Amino acid sequence: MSSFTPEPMNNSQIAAVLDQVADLLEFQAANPFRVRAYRNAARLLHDLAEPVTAILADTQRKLSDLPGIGRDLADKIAELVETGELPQLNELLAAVPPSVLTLLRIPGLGPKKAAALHAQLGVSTLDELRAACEAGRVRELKGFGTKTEQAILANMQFATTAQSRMYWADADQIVLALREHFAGCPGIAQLEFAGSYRRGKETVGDLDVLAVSSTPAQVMDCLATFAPVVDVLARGETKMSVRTHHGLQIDLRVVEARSFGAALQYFTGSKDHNVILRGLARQRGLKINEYGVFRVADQSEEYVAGATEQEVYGALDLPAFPPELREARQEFEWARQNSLPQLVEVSDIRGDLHVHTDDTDGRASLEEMVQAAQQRGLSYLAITDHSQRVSMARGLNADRLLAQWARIDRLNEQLRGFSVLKGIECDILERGGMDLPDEILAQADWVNASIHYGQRQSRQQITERILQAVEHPYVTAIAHPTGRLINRREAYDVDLDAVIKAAGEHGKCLELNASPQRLDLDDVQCAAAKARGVMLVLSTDAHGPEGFDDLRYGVLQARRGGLTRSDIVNTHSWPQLKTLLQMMK
DNA sequence: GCCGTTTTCGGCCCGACTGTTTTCAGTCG
Repeated sequence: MSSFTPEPMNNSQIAAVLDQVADLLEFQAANPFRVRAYRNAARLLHDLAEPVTAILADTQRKLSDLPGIGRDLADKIAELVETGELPQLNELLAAVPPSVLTLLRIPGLGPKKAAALHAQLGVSTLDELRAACEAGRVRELKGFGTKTEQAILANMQFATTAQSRMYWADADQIVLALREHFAGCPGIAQLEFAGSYRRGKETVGDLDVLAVSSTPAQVMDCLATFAPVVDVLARGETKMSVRTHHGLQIDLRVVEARSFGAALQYFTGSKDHNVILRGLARQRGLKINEYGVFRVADQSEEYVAGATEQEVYGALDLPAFPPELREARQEFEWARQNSLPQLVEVSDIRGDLHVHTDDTDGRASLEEMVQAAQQRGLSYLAITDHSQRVSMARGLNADRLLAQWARIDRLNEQLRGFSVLKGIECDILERGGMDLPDEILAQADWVNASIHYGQRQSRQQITERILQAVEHPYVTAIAHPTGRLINRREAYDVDLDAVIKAAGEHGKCLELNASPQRLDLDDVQCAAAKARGVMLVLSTDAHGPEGFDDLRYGVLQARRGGLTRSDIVNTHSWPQLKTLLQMMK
């Protein structure tokens, strides 16, 4: 009775398989460059704007045209998509129990040590490893000792409590506090935060701090007294690592002024971006490390640059890439063609098109939200409260919505140089269709359509519901198009590529929701939408006045997606945007 | 496993810190 056909693998799933192969190969002490090839391919596919299946279906193109995918990997990926399986992975899994990979999650335990534990003590789970440590068997192994054994026991908790990465917004709070703390420390000439925090990633795994000082020990002493710090993990001449009570690791590096730019570049990463950069340097007889750019000759090395990032990149005739773009995606290609996008900035945003009030689940009144928007320099605001289906939020039925719109009309009469738009966040019902009648929606200035219920429906159902909304004449935008909540809830199973394509065809906007737990669409999805010419709308989904401050999180995500102001509709004034919407129809 | 205005073989980014070492391997970023 089953007419079930398996869903084609999406790029993320293919990437996950390749990453798993890399993990297992690494465990087997395979050639590290071979491991890297798998990891590079996984990252490439994960970041790819179009589905791999589309390339495979296109006779004009080959997977091996992609940089980093050769014949071998192209064949393997094709087989994986075709059959849903990769024989190589099955062989690896037969040789290595997958549970040993959990050993690698223990900080300080890498593939070599984990393999030794597995081979010599027969350890393949965390519980077995704990028992071996407690029995004193680990310290007996060559290359291990009592300190290693103790460290494994102490760090085991970090492998079991599935450490989730911190929201960027939360990391930002710690950064602010740490900046203030360091301001009271003598001997610091320059200070900057690097790493994924500086690149604006939606989550941050650890914090990298960089300081210029002639007295590194003093700076390290200072970090040790930062109130949240509970543990010093390592401390050397120039480098120190600590852990805070949040479970966040902070890495401090102290350098000389002439190395500050090089160190900032180096520790901002990404790792893959740096690998490419150094390869380019090498081609020119240069070497880049965290101390500077050096010309390599016979036995000597001559310092060429390093005080600023501009100098470092300039030594290779490259622009100082915005940190958000340093992900080894397209940035080097863009630089080569002199076509780096001029990334959108917070000040480009003129209005907010997804906002709630206390008529539903917001915490402030219509008037208070308008005032807050004005104070932040916006010139328009769409009030988009929930529709009736969202009963928990006291969603609006047609009567209450019309009453709210009447209040908006009266409010607008009093306002100068500011427009309040009549909007709604209208639910896409479980059975399909919109939660309010067409004759009501027809009167709105802005209609966000979104899914809150039936999130666990099949891919086909969810996709069909959203496509219907895209095609609906009065819908302006799809809000939080994937429904994911970072670290908390997976995206619903939606064929986003089909949604993007339809949005392009019907002139509808897709939202980039700036709430730090959502950031939905993500950076890669934004880039995919842009590639299809789909307009994005960057909205805060504010539920109170402070919610407007989330805008900068969305802007960071947009920048990571390579978006410029012309890719985002609410960089226009409301009259311009209204005209644009008419033209897109 | 990938890649090629030196190349189809021999490279593939680079350094700090720790622990277990008598000179370095492993891990991390």
